[in-house]
Amino acid sequence: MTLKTESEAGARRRAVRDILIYGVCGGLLIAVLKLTEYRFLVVEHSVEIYGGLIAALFAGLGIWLGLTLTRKKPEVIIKEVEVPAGGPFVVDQARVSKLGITPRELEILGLIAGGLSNREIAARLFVSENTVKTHSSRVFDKLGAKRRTQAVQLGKEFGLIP
Amino acid sequence: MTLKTESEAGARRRAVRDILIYGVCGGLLIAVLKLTEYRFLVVEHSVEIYGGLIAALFAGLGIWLGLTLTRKKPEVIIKEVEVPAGGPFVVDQARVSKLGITPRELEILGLIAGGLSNREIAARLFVSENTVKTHSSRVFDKLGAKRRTQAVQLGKEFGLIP
DNA sequence: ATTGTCGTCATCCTTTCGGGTGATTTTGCC
DNA sequence: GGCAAAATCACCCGAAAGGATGACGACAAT
Repeated sequence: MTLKTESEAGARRRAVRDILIYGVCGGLLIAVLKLTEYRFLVVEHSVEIYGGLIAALFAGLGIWLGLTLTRKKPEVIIKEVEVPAGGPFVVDQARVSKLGITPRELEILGLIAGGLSNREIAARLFVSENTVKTHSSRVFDKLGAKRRTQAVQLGKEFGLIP
Repeated sequence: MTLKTESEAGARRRAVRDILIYGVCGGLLIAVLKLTEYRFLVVEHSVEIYGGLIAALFAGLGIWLGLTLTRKKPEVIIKEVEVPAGGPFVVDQARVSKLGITPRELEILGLIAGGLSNREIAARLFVSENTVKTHSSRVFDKLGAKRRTQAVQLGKEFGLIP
């Protein structure tokens, strides 16, 4: 929403600026024409040089015009990207209480799933490593897991961790 | 790599084509100048009309040029739309090759994520436990993981495993 | 024919994990 | 106050995991 509004305002501002530029260029054009005409009358340059100058000038102007005209409508390609943005994760409390898993144990299970070692978990929770080990041992027992990777797998299956 | 090469080749081809177009237009410009010069000499039109004609002509030419130049390379804006449905899992092959992960390593990473021990993986794949350890060590290196749980986490983030 | 990658296996060594057991403190509840 | 659940910490020990290194064969690319 904010981006959209900003974009529209920017486009309008750019349009106004372009109109001003066009006007100025028109004035410059007339002035250049007059100047070149006088020059032509005075110094008697050849017609080819005069025409070539005007041709080059207006070719450049036209190219610039065409560029600025088409630059304003870029082709928007909408690409659908699958994002695992499923609903926000909610813990299956029924399963938690059925397995008798305490909040602390669930928290540590989550950190294990996050790939942290026992030492890192201990540091993050400001407890000793032994405490983390007892919690993890308990939660492994309750989940029926023999390894922490298996505990992670079961925890995800049971809806205990995202 | 393939995409990049294709893009560069296309850009070069387009540049060559543009140069040709410019050359042809230059030739046409000279021809037109000659023609208009003769006309001017014969019919004795005023300089302003002559200049105006050339101006209009080349302004139109320039506009057309600018239009065709920009029409070929539209500014592609990729708009990513989130799709909640995370359909059947597909391996992110781009990431796999970018990380240099071999099929065997990916297979073992999947079994690790399944909660299997090295010994169980070895038994399932009919290889020695040392081989499994080698593969896992390599895949940990490539993922930048220090533990198997972290490897599982990173593998899921990278779209390597479901 | 040489090179490079992949998969395989091994050995040595260190770190981490997990099981078992026990203990203390905190917290909430009757 | 006393009880129970939860959280905390400690020690020991075996198992598992991980790091480092070397090696060998198959196979494709050059």
